[in-house]
Amino acid sequence: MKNKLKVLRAERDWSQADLAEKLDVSRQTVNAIETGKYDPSLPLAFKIAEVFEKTIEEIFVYEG
Amino acid sequence: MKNKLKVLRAERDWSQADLAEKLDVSRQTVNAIETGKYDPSLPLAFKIAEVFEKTIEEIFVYEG
DNA sequence: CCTGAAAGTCAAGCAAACTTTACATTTTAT
DNA sequence: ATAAAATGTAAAGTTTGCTTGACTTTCAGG
Repeated sequence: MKNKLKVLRAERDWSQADLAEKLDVSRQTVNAIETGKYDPSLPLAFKIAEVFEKTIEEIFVYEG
Repeated sequence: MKNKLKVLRAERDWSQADLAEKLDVSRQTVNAIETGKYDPSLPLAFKIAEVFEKTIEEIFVYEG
């Protein structure tokens, strides 16, 4: 699974800590997702889509 | 999180076991998601969207 | 150069997702 | 009515997502 967090975050000039706060998760979680260590849960994916005002599909790319 | 699995499955006349096979998960997992016991992982949500030819947002409704 | 903010990473622990096995209940068809 | 198929549910175990705390590395500004 690829994602566009880093770009979307950069566009908004948010730090990982900023995003973490908006999502109500830890900074390490944002970092782990961004660096591809693991995928977010579905609820967290929805939250991420929400703060970036995008669909999940626009942010995350599933590689079957 | 609400979802439309039961309806989508009924429309296609698939059993939970049928769907589980298509998704490559256990029948109990399909049942648990359908009955709201827990949410699927993001990868599984993508697979579900794929087999139903819908977006994740069309199938799952996040309740903030 | 040097400082401070941001990003990366590791470990231990808890919670959520998913597995298998097994059994009970409900629905469907004959 | 009965049998088979589908659905629901439960326990115990594994894997994945997420936490806190701590430490290192990278990068931009004075």
